[in-house]
Amino acid sequence: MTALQPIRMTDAQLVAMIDRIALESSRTEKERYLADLAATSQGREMIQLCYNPFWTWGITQKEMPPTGQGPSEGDTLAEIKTLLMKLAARELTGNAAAEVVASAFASFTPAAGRLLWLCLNKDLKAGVNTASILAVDPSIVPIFAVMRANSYEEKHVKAFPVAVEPKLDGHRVTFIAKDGGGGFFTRTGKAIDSLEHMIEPTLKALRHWAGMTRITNGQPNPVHDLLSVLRYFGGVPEIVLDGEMMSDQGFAETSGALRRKSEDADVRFHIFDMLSWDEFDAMGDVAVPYAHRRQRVLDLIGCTKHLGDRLTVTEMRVARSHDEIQLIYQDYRARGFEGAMVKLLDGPYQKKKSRSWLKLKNEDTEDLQVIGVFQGQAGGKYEHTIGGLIVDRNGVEVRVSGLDDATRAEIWKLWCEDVQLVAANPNVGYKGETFGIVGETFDRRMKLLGHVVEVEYHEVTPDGSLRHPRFIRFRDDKTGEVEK
DNA sequence: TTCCGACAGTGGGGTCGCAAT
DNA sequence: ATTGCGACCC
DNA sequence: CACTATCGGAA
Repeated sequence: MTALQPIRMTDAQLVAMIDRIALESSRTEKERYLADLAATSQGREMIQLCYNPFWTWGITQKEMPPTGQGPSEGDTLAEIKTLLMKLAARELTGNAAAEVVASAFASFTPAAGRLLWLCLNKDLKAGVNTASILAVDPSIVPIFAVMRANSYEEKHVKAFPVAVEPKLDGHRVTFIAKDGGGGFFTRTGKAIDSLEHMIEPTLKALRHWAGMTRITNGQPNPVHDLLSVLRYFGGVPEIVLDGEMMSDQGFAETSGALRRKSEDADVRFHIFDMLSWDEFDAMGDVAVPYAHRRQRVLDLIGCTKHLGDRLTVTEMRVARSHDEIQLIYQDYRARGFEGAMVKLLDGPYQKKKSRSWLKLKNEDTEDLQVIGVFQGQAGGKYEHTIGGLIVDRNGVEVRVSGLDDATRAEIWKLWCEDVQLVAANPNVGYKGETFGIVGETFDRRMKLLGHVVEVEYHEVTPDGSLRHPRFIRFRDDKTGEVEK
C-alpha cells in the first residue's frame, strides 16, 4: 500500500514525530500524524514494539532513568529491538535483564533513551492506542478481538423478542480449529496451555458434527448455510467456538485452573456462539443473525452429547418485554449466576464492544471508613494528587478509585491538612499509607481520615474484600463509627 | 444546539510463574 | 519459605 | 473488570 520512506531519521526526529502526535488534542489530527509516523520504517517499528500485544518484556520502567549525552551513532532502534526481543524470549530475566536495560540507558542519548523507555512501557504516550493504529493501518500489529457486551439499557433494545442467557462468571474463551489442529485462546488471543487436554476431544466433536448428514426438508437452514461455506483441513472444519470456560468451584478457581501449568484444568466450555474461521478472521461484522449462530451451536452440541459434558451450550430464554427481562434476571441471580446477558436475536457478530449484547449484573453499596489514601502511579496524570482512597472493611484494606478530577483535588487538600496534624508527609505514593485508624480512634479534627464514604461494588470476595470497588460519595452524616 | 458513542487513560481484586531475598 | 513483580483474567 | 474525560458525529 503506502511505500515506506527509506530515509533514515535520527532518534531525535523520531521522538519529535511521536511528540507531535501527543501535542494534538484532536483525535482526527492525531490520526493524521500517526499515519505519517506509520509511513516511516522506524515509526512503524516503534508502533509495533509498543502495541504488539504478543510481545511482553517481563520488566517495566516507570520513571525515565538517566541517559548518557554522546551523539547518536549507529542504528539505535535496531539495538533497542535486539534487546527487547531477548527480553520477549525471556533469554534475559531478573537482575540480568535489569542490568542490561540500565546500561543501555546509560549508553544512550536522551532521545534514544526515550525510545527505549516508551517501548518498555508499551505506550507511545501520545494519546493513541490500538483503535487508532487499526484505523490508520490494520496490518501494523496483530489484532484479536471477540464480541463483548455493553451495559443493559432499555433504549438499546430496539425490538422484541430478545434472547436472555445466564451471565457466567468464568473466563471468556474461544476455540479455534484451523489447519487440521486447534487451540483454546483467551479474550485477548493468548493461548491457554492448561486446556491442551481438551483440544483433541473438541476437534473430535467438530469432525463428528461435520460428518453427520442432516435432513434439510427443503427449508432454509442456518446450519447448512454454514456447512456450505466451511473449509476443511484434514477432515477438520475450520471453526471458531466462542463461550465461557467455567470451573464448578467459582471464579477464583476458574482463574487458577486456567493459569496453573502443573495440571489439566478441570473446567467446562459453555459455548454460546459459533463462526467459520473465515467469518471470524475477516475485518468487520459477521452479518449472520445471533439466532442463526445459536442454532449452529445447538446443532453441534446436539449431535456430540455422547462425547462427554465438557462441551455444553449455555441455556437461553426468550423475553418479550423489559419486565420479562427483569424477571429472568432475578431468576438467574437466585440460581447463583452472575447476572444475565440480553442478546438481540437479529444482531450480527461484532468483534468489539457491541450494543447487540447487553449485560445485567448485581451492584451493591456499603458505607466504609476512610483510613488512608494513595497517589497516582509515578509518571501518570494523578502522580501528584489522589489516586484513590483506602477504606476499612472489617479489618480488610480496600483500595477505592473511580473519582472524578474535582473530587481528587478536594480530597488531596483534606489529606494534606489531616497529615499536618500528625506531622507526616502527604506524599505517600502509589503504595499509599494508612494510620491504622479504625472506629473511634481517629483525631476528631481530621477532615478525611475516619470519615465515611459510600462504595459501590459487584460482590464481596472470598477474602472479605470488594470486587470492582468504586467511590460514590461522602457520607458526611456518618463520620466516625460505621453503622451496624 | 445538545446528546451520545468511541476512545484513551486511570484505577480495583485475584491468580499464577518467576526471580530475588 | 517468603516476598515482590509482571502479566492477565475479571 | 468499572469509571471519567474528551472529541466529533448523530440527533
